[in-house]
Amino acid sequence: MDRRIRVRFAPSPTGPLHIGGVRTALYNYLFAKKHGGDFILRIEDTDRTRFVEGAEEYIIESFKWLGIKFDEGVGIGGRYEPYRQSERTMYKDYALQLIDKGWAYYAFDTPEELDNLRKEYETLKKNFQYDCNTRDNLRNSITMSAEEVDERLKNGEPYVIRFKFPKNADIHLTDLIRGEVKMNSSLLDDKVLFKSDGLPTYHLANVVDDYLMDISHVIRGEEWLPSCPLHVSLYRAFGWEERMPQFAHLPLLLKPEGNGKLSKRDGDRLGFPVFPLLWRDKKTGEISSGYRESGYLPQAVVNMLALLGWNPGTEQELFSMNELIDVFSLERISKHGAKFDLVKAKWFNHQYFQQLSNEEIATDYLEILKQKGINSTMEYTKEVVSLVKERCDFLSDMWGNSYYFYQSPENYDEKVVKKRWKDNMTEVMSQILEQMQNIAIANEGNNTAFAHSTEEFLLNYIGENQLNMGQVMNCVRLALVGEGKGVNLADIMRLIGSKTTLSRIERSITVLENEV
RNA sequence: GCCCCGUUCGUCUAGUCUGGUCUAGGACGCAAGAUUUUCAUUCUUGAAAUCAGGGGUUCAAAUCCCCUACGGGGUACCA
Repeated sequence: MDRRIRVRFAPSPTGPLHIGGVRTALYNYLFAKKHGGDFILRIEDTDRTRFVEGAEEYIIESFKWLGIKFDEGVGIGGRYEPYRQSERTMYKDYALQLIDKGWAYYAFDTPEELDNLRKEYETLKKNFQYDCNTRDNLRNSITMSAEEVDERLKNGEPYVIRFKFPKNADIHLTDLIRGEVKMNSSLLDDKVLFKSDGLPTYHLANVVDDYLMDISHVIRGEEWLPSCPLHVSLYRAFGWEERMPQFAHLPLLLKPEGNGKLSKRDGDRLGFPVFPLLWRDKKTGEISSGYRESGYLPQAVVNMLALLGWNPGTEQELFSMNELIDVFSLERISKHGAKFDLVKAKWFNHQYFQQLSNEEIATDYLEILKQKGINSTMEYTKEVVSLVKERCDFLSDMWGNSYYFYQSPENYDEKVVKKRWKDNMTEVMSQILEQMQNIAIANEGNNTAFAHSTEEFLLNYIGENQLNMGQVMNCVRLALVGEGKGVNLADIMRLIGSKTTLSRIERSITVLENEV
């Protein structure tokens, strides 16, 4: 079949977009682009009670940030407009069509009645289901006369329209990821297709829209697999089997620890975002962190998500979006759920952070410095970035690895002091300081030469006086950084310059001479 | 409860369709060594899965079949 590939991502605007939803969208996008097809954004807002303001905008902004582009849909337009289900009014006609064909029926049972029934069954340790076994005893157009039904409809009595599953029929469907799946219709309940509020449920709206929008493949989360027989039955009931899309049900994203599907609350509890962007709940004021605000690069998020449940079959792990499009295939999606791994997510970000140019990082870092009240230059910060970026996973790691280029240490790491600043180190450091002052004068205005000469001097000095290299060097480091870490000493001296170098060493002697 | 889906190193996974080349490969993490005067990086090496358990089929099973266990999902006038 040479049907044009058309897939859709169809979220409900009930809150921020979950990272699992992002992955579903990504797989749809990759699949569409791989086959030169269309990717559509449809908003499924048929549940008015769960509608959350701002959610739709959030979803659109998320994909913009991630670099996932839609060809049609809400915010873009297209020849199947509108793409917001609340603006589509054709669903009732289709539900009625099903009633005419004998595939659906009116039901007048109130939610309270059904609730009570469920409770009743529960006390008997049974499960109530509105299905082929119970519908004959309930209040619907199967048990009522045509006149009574007409009367009730005329009186404006609330009703729903339910699908009428046949008794004991095996419903077969093919899932592109799971293969053949079979379910017996007697076990399935007569799902509501059209609600008493005049809006369709997911099942009806989804099938009607997928058909009308000529969707070729439905790629969605595994939570939809149990209702897929209904959807397949719907296509058949409408006589649309020829144009029925192929189904692919994706494995779920699981919590990193323990069990269950990854949920909204897990993220901030476990210290990682579950949402692409930061979200502020307007009602509760609660804030959920986002990947963007946490410093993740969109390419890293995309790459990580792509490999969480799919693999290329090669040992390559780093992929650009175009490379992903090139190698993506539904066949290589795994069948089982995947636990989200924060550590690996950081590793991915590290990889992409390293690919950023020094200038790109420096530009953003200068902003952070400004917020700390530090004014630096692009030239200087670019040098700093080149020295420390490989130690960073995120932009936010920059400060912790480079603060000493911008401010002198106030405190000295006690452990390092204890370990290194012993014996006659105060005296040694004083002698070193004196010599460094001479070197500074000799290399006035040339920090590179100063750093170079100082390093040379230190090595000679240590050799001549038969001192412990680690001890002396680390005391100098302690004076300059305040801790036992940091980049090459000569690079530090070169960047902070002779004046700052000398004053830091001088201060360390004053502060630490009484410590020993 | 019932229905559906799944189960390979701690985690993500390759291998399963088309049994033998799998003494099960890679990545993250972990450990050790090297490099670095320090920390980090980088490099090298290593530990780590009796392929959930049991039973078949077969000359041969991680790979095919059955059962059990465990995990996940569904079971709304939510999506």
